[in-house]
Amino acid sequence: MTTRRVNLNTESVDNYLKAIFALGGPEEERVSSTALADRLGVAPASITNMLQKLAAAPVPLVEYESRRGVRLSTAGRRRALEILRHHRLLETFLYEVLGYPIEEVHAEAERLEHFISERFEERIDAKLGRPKFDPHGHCIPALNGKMSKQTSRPLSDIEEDGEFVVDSISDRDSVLLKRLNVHGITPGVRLRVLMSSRGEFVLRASGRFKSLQLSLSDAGAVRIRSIG
Amino acid sequence: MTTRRVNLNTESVDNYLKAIFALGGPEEERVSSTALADRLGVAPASITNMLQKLAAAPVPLVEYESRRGVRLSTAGRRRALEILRHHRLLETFLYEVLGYPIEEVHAEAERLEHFISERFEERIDAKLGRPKFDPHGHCIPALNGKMSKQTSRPLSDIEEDGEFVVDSISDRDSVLLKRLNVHGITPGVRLRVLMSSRGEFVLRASGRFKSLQLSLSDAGAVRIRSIG
DNA sequence: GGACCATTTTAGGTGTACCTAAATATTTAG
DNA sequence: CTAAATATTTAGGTACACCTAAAATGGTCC
Repeated sequence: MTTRRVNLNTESVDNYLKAIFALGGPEEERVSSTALADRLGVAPASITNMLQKLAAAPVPLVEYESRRGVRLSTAGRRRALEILRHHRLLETFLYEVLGYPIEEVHAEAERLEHFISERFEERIDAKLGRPKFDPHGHCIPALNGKMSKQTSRPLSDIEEDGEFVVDSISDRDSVLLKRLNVHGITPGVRLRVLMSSRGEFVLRASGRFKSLQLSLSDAGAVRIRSIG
Repeated sequence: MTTRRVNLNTESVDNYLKAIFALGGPEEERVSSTALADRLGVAPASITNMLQKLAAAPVPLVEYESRRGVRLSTAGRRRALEILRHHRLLETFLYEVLGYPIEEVHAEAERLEHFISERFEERIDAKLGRPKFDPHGHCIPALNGKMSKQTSRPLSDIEEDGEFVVDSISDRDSVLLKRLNVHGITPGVRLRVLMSSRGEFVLRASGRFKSLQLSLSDAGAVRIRSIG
């Protein structure tokens, strides 16, 4: 029986790689099955299955030891960054060229990222003038897979009142995204932050009158950096 | 045992409906399994399977009697036209906005047509100024599914030398499409047609020096109308 | 009008990506 | 250090869209 080779160019594989990349964080730590199951909305058993497949490929996309979590191989990271590049270029394109509302770009990009060709990628990149950031403030990986490191930290890490610049905003919760947008909280904006009593954050964008209160978990969706 | 309901919102179903629509022609004649198998590059047995499923749905997408061929139901036709609209809007968009070479728009549109949202459709339609024709000269179905009738005929039907206007060109053969394009044979262009000896067609676009010889089957890909 | 041929359908299988339930390993808590 | 709780894997199934091989049907030709 020859080892039968499986097809790893599927939407599903894309999504697993993206999730592992996202959950691994900047240090690319090992990611647990449960965390993946949670993120992908899939039963833990399905995760095990897929990870075994990804690890057993002729060119493995992940390093996986049973019960020890998983992390991307070089090939897997390359693929993940390629998809992330598609995603962020698409978001930028939908926002800039097609005039999408900011809170809708993510869902559309999430579907299309798996199906656009290299040519499509190239054409929108050119049309947008080779952008470095998407409309949420996230860095767009370069063609060669290089991506600059984050110098920002989550708003939820702040412990004292202060003024900051909005670095980026997670695109995963469209309701929150819209709420932030309505209050002028968008990448690059100057932000006054007050810690309220019970671990809530009170924000006001520069030039705005209305403040906005955010829960700790919602504050995790906003990344900030120091002014300057 | 309750009748278990199946999911009919798949790329595959889209492709079957498109194929039935295309093969049925303007009269929407019944289409045979073999013709579909051929067009979709799928075994005849698979066709039977899918047609049974499409016909058995709570809202049937086709009318199907065993061994008598198939045709679209009202719901099926609506879906087919929706996808055709996506396809042609995408082609126009790729050509006009992203500057794709004409012979590449089809393949990309064919993949993306299944995944774009209503919003995407609306936005590109608006951006293009609500176009009525795609870059191959094909009519883009309106949102309500209306599509004007063809007044053109295939070049392959011509029996005597003459001058015509190019109406449209099939996008299915990208090599031919490119060849025609290079010779200036594009929708709206005035065309001189000479019948050569063995059922071949010799074409020259107005203002061009070089002629082009086309086989009968290739000539079937070009539709023409009378001058005026 | 019956035999042959092409078309179509039935029957039974494959690979992908899921699922649930049960078994097993690991971590944590007392 | 062991027992309970938690995390993970194995085992066995499902739906989808294909496949091949074999059976059934239908049209045509003498």
